[in-house]
Amino acid sequence: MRTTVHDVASAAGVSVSTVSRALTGGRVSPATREAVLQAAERLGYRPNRAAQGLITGRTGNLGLIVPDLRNPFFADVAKGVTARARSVNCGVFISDTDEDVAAELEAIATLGRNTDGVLLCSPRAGDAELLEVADPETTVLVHRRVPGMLSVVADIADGTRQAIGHLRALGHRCIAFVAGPEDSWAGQQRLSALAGITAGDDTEILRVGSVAPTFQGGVLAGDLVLAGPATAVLAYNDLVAMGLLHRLAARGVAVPQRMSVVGYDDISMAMMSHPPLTTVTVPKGRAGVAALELLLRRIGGADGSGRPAGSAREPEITLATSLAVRDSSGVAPA
Amino acid sequence: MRTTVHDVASAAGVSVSTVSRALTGGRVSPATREAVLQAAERLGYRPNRAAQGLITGRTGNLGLIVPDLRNPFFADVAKGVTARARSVNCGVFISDTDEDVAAELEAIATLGRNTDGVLLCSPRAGDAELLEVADPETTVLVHRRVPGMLSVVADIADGTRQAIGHLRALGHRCIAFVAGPEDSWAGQQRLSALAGITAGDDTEILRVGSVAPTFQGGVLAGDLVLAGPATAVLAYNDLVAMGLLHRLAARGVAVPQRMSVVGYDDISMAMMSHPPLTTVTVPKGRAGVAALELLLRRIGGADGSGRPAGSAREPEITLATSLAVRDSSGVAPA
DNA sequence: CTGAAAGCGCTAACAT
DNA sequence: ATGTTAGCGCTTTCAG
Repeated sequence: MRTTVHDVASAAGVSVSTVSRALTGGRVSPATREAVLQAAERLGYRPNRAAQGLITGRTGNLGLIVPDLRNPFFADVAKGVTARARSVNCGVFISDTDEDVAAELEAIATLGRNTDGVLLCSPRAGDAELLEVADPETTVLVHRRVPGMLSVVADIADGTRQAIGHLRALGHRCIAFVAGPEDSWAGQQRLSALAGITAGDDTEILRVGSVAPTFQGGVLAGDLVLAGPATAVLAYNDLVAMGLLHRLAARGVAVPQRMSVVGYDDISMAMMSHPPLTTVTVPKGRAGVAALELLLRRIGGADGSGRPAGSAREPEITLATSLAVRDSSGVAPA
Repeated sequence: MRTTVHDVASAAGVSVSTVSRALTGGRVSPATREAVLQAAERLGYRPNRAAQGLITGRTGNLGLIVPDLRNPFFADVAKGVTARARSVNCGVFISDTDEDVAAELEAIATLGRNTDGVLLCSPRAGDAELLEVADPETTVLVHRRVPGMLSVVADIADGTRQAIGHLRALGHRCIAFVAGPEDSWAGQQRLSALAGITAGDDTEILRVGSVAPTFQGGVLAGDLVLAGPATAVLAYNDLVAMGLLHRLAARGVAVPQRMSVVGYDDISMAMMSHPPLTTVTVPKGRAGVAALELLLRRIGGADGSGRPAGSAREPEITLATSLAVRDSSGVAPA
C-alpha cells in the first residue's frame, strides 16, 4: 500500500490529525508544520483523493463530456478546460461519447455522481433528456443553451452577421449556406441567425444540404453549391469548408476568384488550408475555461476554499466571435 | 446527499451488505437480487466510486497523460483509450501537460496515486526521471520505450524503410529528411532508423533542420529543402509535411512533379491536404487501446474480475506501420 | 442466503 | 496547539 497519513504521522512524530491540518492549512505551529511537510516530502506522500472526497464531499475532480475528441473543435475545448483545471489543482475526467446520445446520458449520470461538477460540451441529447439527468446546480453547458441550465456559448448570430456582411461588402449577392445536421442545436442556431439577418433585398441566401459536419460533407456540398448560382458559400463549419475547398480545387474552380468560402470555428488547421480559410472565430478553449470558472464559482472552488457558493452572477455567458479574414474570400466575380 | 446503499437497502427491505452483493455479483437469491436491482434503478442509484475504491483498492479509473490534446496525433490516442475504457466501464483522467516536463512528472505522481494505472503517451521526460517517479507495475508507455517499463510503440524503423523504399522506387536518389526536435525520443528513433538503412550507394539522405514539429516548422523547412538538391523529402511528421506542402505551393513548386513529400503519422487531415499526403501510417488509437489492454491485463481488469494479475506476456509491444501512398509522392523529375 | 460489524484513508468535530 | 474519535459510502469477513 502507498504511504498514508499514518506513515507521515509516525515519521514526523505527531498524530494523523496534525498531519492533516499541516497539509490542508489548519492551525499548526510552524515548527510542527515544517516537520510534517518534510516527512511528507521525504516519504513521497500524496493524499488519496478518494478518501479526502469521501469526507469532504468534494472529490476535487470534474467531468468533461465531449462528442468527439478527434474533432479539433472539441480538442480545443478540452485543452482549455484541462489547462485551467490544472492551475486550480483539479482533476479532469474526460468522456468521449462518440456522438452517441445514450453514451452521453450515461456519462452525465456517472460523472455527475463521481465528480464535483460536469462540463457538458455540445451535448447531442435533447433539452428534456438533459434536464432530467443532469443536476443544474453542478452542470455547465458549453456551446449549447438549455433553459434553466448554466451555459457558455459563442455569439454565433453576430459572427454570422459579420460573415454575411463581409461577403456583401465584397459584392456577393447570392450566397449559399451549407447546412449541417438538421437536428443539432448548433445547426438551428446558425439557421435562425441567418433568418434574423435581412441581408438586404438585393442579397439572396440559398440553403444547401444538409450535409454531415465533416470534410466529406464538404466535398459533397461542393458539387451542390456549384450547381447553383452562388458566388460565395458560408459553410456549417471549417471542416465542411475545407472539404468544399478540396472539391472546388478538384473541379478547377478558383478560390476566391470564382467562389468565396467562409467557415465557422477557426480550428487550427483553418489557416493551413489552401487557400487559408476565412472563418468565424469561435472561442473554443476560452469557452471551456469560462465554463470551468462558472462551475468553480458555483460550487465554491475545487480547493474547497469554501467561498460562499451562492448562485453565479451570470448563469448564461455569451462570448464574442469575430471574423478572421483570410484568403478564401474575395471580391465577387463580375 | 445522493442516494446511497442505505437508501437502496431500506427501499428493498434488505441490509446494505445484501445490496452490495446483489450489485457486485455475490451470492444472493434471485428474488432478492431482482428486488435490489429494481430499487436501485428506481432510485437512480449510482455507486460512489471513491468509496468503492477506498475499500477494494481499485478506483476503476485510469490516467492518460499526453503532451498536447490539440495535436491530432494525441487526440487520436486519447480517443482510442477513452473508447476502450468506456467499454470496460473504466473512467479516464486526462492530463494535458502542455509539453512541459515538470507538469508531466507531477501528473504521473498525482495520477499514479489516484488511479489503478496510468498510460503515459510520448512523455517528454528522460528515462531516469520516468523510472524514478512512475511505478513500472502500473504504468504503460505509449509511443515511447524505456528499459524496464511496459510499452507500446509503432514500428517506425519499418515504416521509414517503406517510405525510403517507396521514394527510391520512384527514382529519387537524393532525399531530404526534415528532423524534428533533437532531444525527443521519437526524433532519435527516426534518425536511427534512417541510419540503419543502407539506402543503396546511389541514394543520398540529406538531413535538414531540426525544426519544430509543427506546421510552422514545415514552412521553415520548405525553404531549407529547396535550397538543396533533394527531389523528395521525408518530414518528421504530417504537420511538418503539411507546412512543407504549404510553402512549396507558395513558392510555385509543383508536388509531386518537382518535389515529392512524405510524412509520418497519418493524422486525419493528411488526406485532406493539397495534394493528399503520402505518409507512414502509425496506429495511434490502436496503440492507446493496446496499452490499455496491457495495463488491464497487468492489474487484472478494471471491473475487478480478479484475473490473476501476473506479469503480462508481452511487456513491450510493437505495432506494425504501413505506407499510405497518396498524391504527394511521384516519380522523380528527370 | 442474509445481516452485523469492521475498516479502507482521510478530515472534522470534540477534547485536552 | 495537538491528540482522540467518529464516520464519509462502500465491500467484506464473520456469524447466524
